Amino acid sequence: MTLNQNTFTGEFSYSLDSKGRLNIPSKFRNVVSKKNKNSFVITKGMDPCIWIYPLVVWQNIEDELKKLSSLSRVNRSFVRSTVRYTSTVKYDKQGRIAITQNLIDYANLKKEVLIIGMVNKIEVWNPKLLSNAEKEFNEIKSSEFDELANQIIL
Amino acid sequence: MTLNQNTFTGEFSYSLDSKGRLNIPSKFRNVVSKKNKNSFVITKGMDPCIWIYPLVVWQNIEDELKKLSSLSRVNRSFVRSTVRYTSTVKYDKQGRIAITQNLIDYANLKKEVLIIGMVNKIEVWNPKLLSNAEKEFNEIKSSEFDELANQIIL
DNA sequence: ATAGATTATGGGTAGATGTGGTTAATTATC
DNA sequence: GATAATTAACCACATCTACCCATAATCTAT
Repeated sequence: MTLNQNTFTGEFSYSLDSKGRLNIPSKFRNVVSKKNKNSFVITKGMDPCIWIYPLVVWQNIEDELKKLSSLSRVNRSFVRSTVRYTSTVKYDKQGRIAITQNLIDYANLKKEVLIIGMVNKIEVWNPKLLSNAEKEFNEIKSSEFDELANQIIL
Repeated sequence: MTLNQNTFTGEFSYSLDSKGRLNIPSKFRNVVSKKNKNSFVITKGMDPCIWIYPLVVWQNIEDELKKLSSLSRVNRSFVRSTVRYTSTVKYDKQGRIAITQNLIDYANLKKEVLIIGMVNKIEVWNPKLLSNAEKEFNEIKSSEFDELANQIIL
């Protein structure tokens, strides 16, 4: 389907196998444009999860990172902490990518895994960590949240 | 057929089959413009029900979501809480769409289902939940209605 | 009122998809 | 350079889903 290029939505329960391979839902593979050459970029999320970008989307982010001056210590630290965890991965015939060990550790992934479409990227969660995070967030849920809903949801 | 494109009104009693398929009332399919390519976007409503948008209407929401920076925790949580439940669905030859399991759970849908036109979108309810919600709502002071009346002249 | 078209609903099936395991290739180590 | 270890490519199979057909109920037009 050619609808919604490079846009990811929905939630999928998948499993990480003993070799650290993870299937990308076919719905996601199918909306990714050919330019990505069957590849994604996996990196560490701001939350305790993995972020997966189509290759071409990541390249835009990389361009932004390049603009950050290394004179600033904060910049250096930010770039380093991101890029350390970043790698380009190609999916195999079955549509699986190999998740690196440092990301598996960072997101504390076990066998059961939640894959969530986040519009321009994909998140991979340990289901328990996600429900914890959501619980915490609901307790401090700000008025900002409702404001966003009012502005965006039709 | 050129009347009121993408506008939904009325109420219909339909059934969700054992495969999670739901027929979209033909009246609704007929007012949807060709640009939607026989597709709807289903997502979670603000009430315990499902919201169904024509594809092109949803794309406006999506554009707004894309503008939100993931550096903000509130933004991330907001996007996630919506988009997790969102998917694009194409209706089959008989005019049915497949409802995802997480939405069936969220709206607590059983076989009997109420489909309600809500102007720019469609709502799908468990009839019991709707009458409960209406009961609660009636207890809310009518002053809010008066305020609305000042904004919208019927 | 009746025939024909449309619509709602149920079910079957071929092909696509997710998952585990095996073999070949590549890289690393001594 | 030989061998072990790791990674990538390949194969197999159970499950699921998109698509097709069938039928009954409802609507439309003459």
